[in-house]
Amino acid sequence: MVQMAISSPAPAAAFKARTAWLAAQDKPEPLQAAGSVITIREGGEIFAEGGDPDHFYKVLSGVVRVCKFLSDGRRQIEAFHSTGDVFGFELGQERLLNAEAVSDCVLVCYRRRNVEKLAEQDDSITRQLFQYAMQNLAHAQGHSLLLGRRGAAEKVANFLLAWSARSKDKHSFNLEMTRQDIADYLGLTIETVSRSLSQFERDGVIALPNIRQVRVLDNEALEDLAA
Amino acid sequence: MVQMAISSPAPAAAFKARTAWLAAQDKPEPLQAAGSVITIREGGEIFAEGGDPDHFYKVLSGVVRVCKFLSDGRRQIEAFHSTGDVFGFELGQERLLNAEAVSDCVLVCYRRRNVEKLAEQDDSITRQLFQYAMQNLAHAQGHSLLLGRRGAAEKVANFLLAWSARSKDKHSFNLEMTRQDIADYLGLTIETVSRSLSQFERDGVIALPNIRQVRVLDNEALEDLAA
DNA sequence: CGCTTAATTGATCAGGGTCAATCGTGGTGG
DNA sequence: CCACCACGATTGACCCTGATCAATTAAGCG
Repeated sequence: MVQMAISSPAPAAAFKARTAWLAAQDKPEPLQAAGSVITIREGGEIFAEGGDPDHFYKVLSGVVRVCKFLSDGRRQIEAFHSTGDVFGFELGQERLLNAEAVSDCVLVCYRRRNVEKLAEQDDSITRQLFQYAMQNLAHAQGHSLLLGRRGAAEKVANFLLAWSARSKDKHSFNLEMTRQDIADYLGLTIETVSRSLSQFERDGVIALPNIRQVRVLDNEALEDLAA
Repeated sequence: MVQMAISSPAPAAAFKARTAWLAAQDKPEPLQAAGSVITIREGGEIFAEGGDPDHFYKVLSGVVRVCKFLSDGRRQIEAFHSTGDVFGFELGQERLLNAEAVSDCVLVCYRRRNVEKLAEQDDSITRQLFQYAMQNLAHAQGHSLLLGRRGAAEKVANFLLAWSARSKDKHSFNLEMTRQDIADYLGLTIETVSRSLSQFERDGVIALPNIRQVRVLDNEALEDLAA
């Protein structure tokens, strides 16, 4: 496996993350041979609209946002990806979406052509890829559902629950992203997100010890809010 | 049944193979053998939330809506599928979505287990399935983008353009679905959809000869409205 | 310790939802 | 054949949620 540092050199961290990841696998994952580990600084670009979708990625650590910039400057975030997620599949000749690091990230970067080659010899890789694509599909469908006719509080509560579900500690976790990121993901403004969170706090549903930290005080109430 | 030849993994062949495959979409395919043709009446159920996702479907004719019913009775439509679309893939043990016939439909119904078995002997089937899943993914992502912070007119214009693009005649076509269906797809109310359409008509962008028919008079204006 | 950027909070406004009345169309039966 | 009915669509009046504009506060960071 080749190691390369794109955005900034963080060899020690990358190595640590890489070995942790390898250790976590029961059996060696055939896919790993086709990938190289890269690190991206917070705010760094992973791929851009219009680019060639010749790579896809797996998150080892950190958080990635996949988004699109509309003609009038608005930004819509399609998904946040965190540890274990695979993203960056695209069908056409050109990418339609951008991907950026929300926080410092360690990723495995797979060259599509290499993986396709491997997949010809190993059915399990094909199955894996299919699985990953389906996870992306399920998420995108869930996101559509969330963005449909739902109130602001409902959206924010949903977001908190979804984010808590993928955190180690489901009752106290860090939002890696800014309020603006959350707003762009939920189709709201930063002010509305802020107001919803403040309201939840006033109602004793959550606590906000600091700007990024969330403590869920009343999970049931939060689930009611998420409708 | 014609077997598509996916050429060898020679360095430059990957792209060629992909486009060749895309071009072959309309030809008879090995998959067809694993499916049975069924017809569903307008309004009929194809599958339901909570069911076993042991089949998936290809539309031969008619229009299908895939949707979810929320706790409070609201309905969110995730997608409309028409001729050529494949839908009904789901990852988990239980379906999360419903599918119903918008109009009388003829579908090919595939048993998942059978297809998986076939796929073991024929790589091209695996590729096809992957493509179909990716098409669903691309659509779901586009839908999320559409539902984000966009005005009502923008949404309706987008919908008309998307629907015209999959119609024979791009300037005069039938909306198979009701205004309510459109509203539930766009996250709007029936009244707002109606008002937007009326406005477009008043502005000379479209004509509405009858309740389901749409004629696009000024495609450019419509594209501007879609932003 | 300023400087910059993110977040909160408040006041006002508007887009779209809600409620309600009317229209249009297609189907049914007298 | 036409009167009636049922259902979907349109249109209007009003209201509410969340966007916008603006001021303040908090938090990093050199």
